[in-house]
Amino acid sequence: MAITKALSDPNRVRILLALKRGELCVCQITELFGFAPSTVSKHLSILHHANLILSRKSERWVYYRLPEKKSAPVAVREALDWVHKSLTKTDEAKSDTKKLQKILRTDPAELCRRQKCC
Amino acid sequence: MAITKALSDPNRVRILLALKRGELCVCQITELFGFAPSTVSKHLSILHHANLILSRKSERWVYYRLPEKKSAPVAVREALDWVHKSLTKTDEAKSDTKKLQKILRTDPAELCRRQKCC
DNA sequence: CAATTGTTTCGTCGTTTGACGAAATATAAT
DNA sequence: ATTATATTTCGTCAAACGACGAAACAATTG
Repeated sequence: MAITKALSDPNRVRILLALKRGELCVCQITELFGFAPSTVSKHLSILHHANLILSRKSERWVYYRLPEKKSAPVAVREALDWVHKSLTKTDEAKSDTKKLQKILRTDPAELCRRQKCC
Repeated sequence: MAITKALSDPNRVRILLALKRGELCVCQITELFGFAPSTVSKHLSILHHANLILSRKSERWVYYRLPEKKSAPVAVREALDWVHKSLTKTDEAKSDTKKLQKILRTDPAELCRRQKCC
């Protein structure tokens, strides 16, 4: 099952939790994780394949977001509800939330530049 | 996360669906799957570790069952609700249900004997 | 239209997973 | 007590997974 497979990796769950605050572009999620962009992209593609997230392209960036409540299939919607209800209280989720606040105050372009070097 | 890892294997989901009709012993699940008993035992242990199933030993057999609604932690209960609500309609789930009916009409001792030879 | 930028795809590599059979364990039957 | 039975644990092996960097791609910028 695509949904359960998608949820089986903790980093993908982190993405779903991070998106609760609103859409994020790939470089923002990359910054949150400290992984290579290609790695993050792969995770996003797996989530997308399971219909757990949607994407849109705007200017230079690709943004990913959670589906609107109504548009998603029941199985997807309820899986997401469960994730957000049950997996939000871990220490990692909390520290991600903090880090996200900083990231959201930074210009995406600046994040991407940082990810190039070193 | 133990729960999401546990749910990521389709055969473990099959076990959770099969248990909806009531507790089953290892040899009954083994018969349903056609896997080696050791394989089934491992799957059961993973589900058990995630608190998605409970076990009890009686006579020669070990029985596994879903937790009673009230006793299970919220995260577990809602994960199980989601599984039973969203993953029951696959073809495999239906064919399992049929096969289970036959298995339940057979004496467990007979099943175990069959699993020994060939 | 050439260069830059953000993201994705592809191939590689070490780790984890899921299958098995053999051996260990625990309980019941003889 | 010994044997038989049901399940679990352990070690092995092939396949799947998650990380990476290099190269490809798509879209803007110069």
